Amino acid sequence: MSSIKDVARHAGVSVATVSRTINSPNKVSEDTRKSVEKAILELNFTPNSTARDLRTSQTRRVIVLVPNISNPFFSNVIKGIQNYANTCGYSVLLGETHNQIKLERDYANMVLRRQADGIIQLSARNPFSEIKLQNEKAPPPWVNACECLGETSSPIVKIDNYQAMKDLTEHILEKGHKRLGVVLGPQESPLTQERLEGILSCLDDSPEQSHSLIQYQGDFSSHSGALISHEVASSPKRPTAIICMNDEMAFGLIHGLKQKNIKIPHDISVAGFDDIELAQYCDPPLTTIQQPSIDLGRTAMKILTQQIERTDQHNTIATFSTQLIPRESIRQIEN
Amino acid sequence: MSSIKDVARHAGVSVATVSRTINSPNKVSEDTRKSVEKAILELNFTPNSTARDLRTSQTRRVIVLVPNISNPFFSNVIKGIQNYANTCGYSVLLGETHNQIKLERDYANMVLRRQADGIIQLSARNPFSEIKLQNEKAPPPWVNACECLGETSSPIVKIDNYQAMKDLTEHILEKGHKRLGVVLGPQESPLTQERLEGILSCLDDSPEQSHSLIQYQGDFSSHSGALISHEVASSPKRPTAIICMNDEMAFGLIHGLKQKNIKIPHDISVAGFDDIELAQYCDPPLTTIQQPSIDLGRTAMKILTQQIERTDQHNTIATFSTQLIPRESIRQIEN
DNA sequence: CTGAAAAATGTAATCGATTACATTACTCAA
DNA sequence: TTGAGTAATGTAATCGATTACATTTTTCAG
Repeated sequence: MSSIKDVARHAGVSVATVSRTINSPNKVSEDTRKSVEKAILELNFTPNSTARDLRTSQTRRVIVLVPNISNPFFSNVIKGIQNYANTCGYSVLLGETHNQIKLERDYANMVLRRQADGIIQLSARNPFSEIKLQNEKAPPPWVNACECLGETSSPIVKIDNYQAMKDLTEHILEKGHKRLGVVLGPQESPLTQERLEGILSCLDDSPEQSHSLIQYQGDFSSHSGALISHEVASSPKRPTAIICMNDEMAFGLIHGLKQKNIKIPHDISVAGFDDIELAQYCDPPLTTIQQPSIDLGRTAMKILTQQIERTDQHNTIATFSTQLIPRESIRQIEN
Repeated sequence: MSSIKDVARHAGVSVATVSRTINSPNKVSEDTRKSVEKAILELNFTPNSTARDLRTSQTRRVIVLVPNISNPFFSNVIKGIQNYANTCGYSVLLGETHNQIKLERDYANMVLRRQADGIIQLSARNPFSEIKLQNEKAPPPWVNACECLGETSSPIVKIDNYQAMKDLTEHILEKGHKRLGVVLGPQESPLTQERLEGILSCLDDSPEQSHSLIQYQGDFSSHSGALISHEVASSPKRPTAIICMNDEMAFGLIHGLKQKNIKIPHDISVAGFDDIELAQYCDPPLTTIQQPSIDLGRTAMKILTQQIERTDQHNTIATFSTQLIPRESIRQIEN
């Protein structure tokens, strides 16, 4: 491996000049720039990033706090993050938290100890909130994506959950459904709240007050969806359509209901949220909301780099819109 | 942030002694060790890893080459890798390659340029093969996991594909099926070959030569499974059971067949491979092979660190066994 | 042609650890 | 008590970049 010294010697200049041609070419004359570039090429030189990082006290490392890597929605978000990170020389440290606060805090401490430059948090919690920030002036760079806090102590990247659910609910009402059900995500999640409000807004608006909504408590796992099927089956007045707050729960729910000989969508229609790859191959194909998951990740990473490099100071809020994907799991109700 | 100098001053010793208490405590007397440890605690000191890396010319970064992050099987493997990496201070750089050789080569070059310490390759290709290793003595550390090359130029972590398919095929034959089909992975993949051989071995063994096997060419995507349903439906003599080389293709195939009014498993039984989370919620629940995906990842990372730290020089081959998960997608044939 | 200002380049300190080598302290047999 | 051998500690070079400051070169108005 050749170092900046080798290049300097080879080009007959000082190391400072080499460094400058790399980092601020405008501070160097045309001629020397060319000869240095030639030397770099000939020696196949790449700056040692560790040395640069030491000097500039960066790490070029960011941490992504994700509840569960295997969740297909999150893997797409991660894909977007990786994607952008790779283009600008950052490496990504995946921190799987299973929503455990202790783990989140441990990761947060890594950026305080300068083991990483910043954090992308995919849950609704400020990872630094419980840590006493000594006489540090600036709060560490982090962005909150996907599942976001209300307060804007950090930049936020999210979808319009309210509108998304409104679209979906309207679609279902248009199909003639009157008794709706919803399988919620975890109670404390703002996501759950926003999405629920989206549904409720449509019901309130309805001219006749004839619409009802039964709520079932899920936790975003397919298993919870399967469990809820019992509850649904034994409801005194079953809903004719159930909205699940993600696709996995819809899979579990559909499976559970079918086992009880309830026909989907004939007896009960079901919708999901996320549009994971397999949603189209569900039986029946799942009506759902498509999120721009890769874009969410890419944008989160982009904003984080801006935070880190102090390019942009103010707290952005990026809101993406979603798309309703109507498939066969919601049926038309006659009359 | 406090540095090793601060600790040295605070404990009244030299930086060398501090470094030694951290890295080789046995070279330091009981007393000084204690006082240094006290100082470390009081100053809340963590060694700056960038500085250490520069000095020791490590990066503590490894690259994972993965065809597709969103594939649930791979995300579990990655989970295992991350898991082990976190315990020993490595950060993981995900390189999504979509099987493009150029991308793989770019990543491989990163380790030659000392931007990373090693590679875990989840496809059957030596990432360094096309790169002229200058007068480098030792080949760079890498391990081949999941989908592995035959030759052992590197350590290998895999499952026993042959045996796994043998288990699955035997199960299907025991259920009375005689005409089998298989949806293959990409032709060039050793995985496809090994698994195919596992199936064939059972058919050869059968006392009567009455078993047949129709092969369909897939590519591991659920989409390809859906496409193949046309082919299957128009086969002159349809197989009564079809083995898909992963669960996604099984999802696509089942969906496609159902659309053609073919009943699963009544008309055609279908099996998958991997046992992804949603396999149990498929309709019908998917008979499949469970891979120890997280363990595969953890082990791959463990072996890689050994390669990097030269703890272990010889080329390990770790082979994991799998488990047949019988569900309802394979039915009993009354003969 | 002169010299002040601007541009280009060079020198050397620095980031924070590790570690070879030098020095000092300790142990214990004779 | 002595001194050889060992254990403990310290000094300072080093990894490979960046960059403040110093120095040299160039530019150009007068």
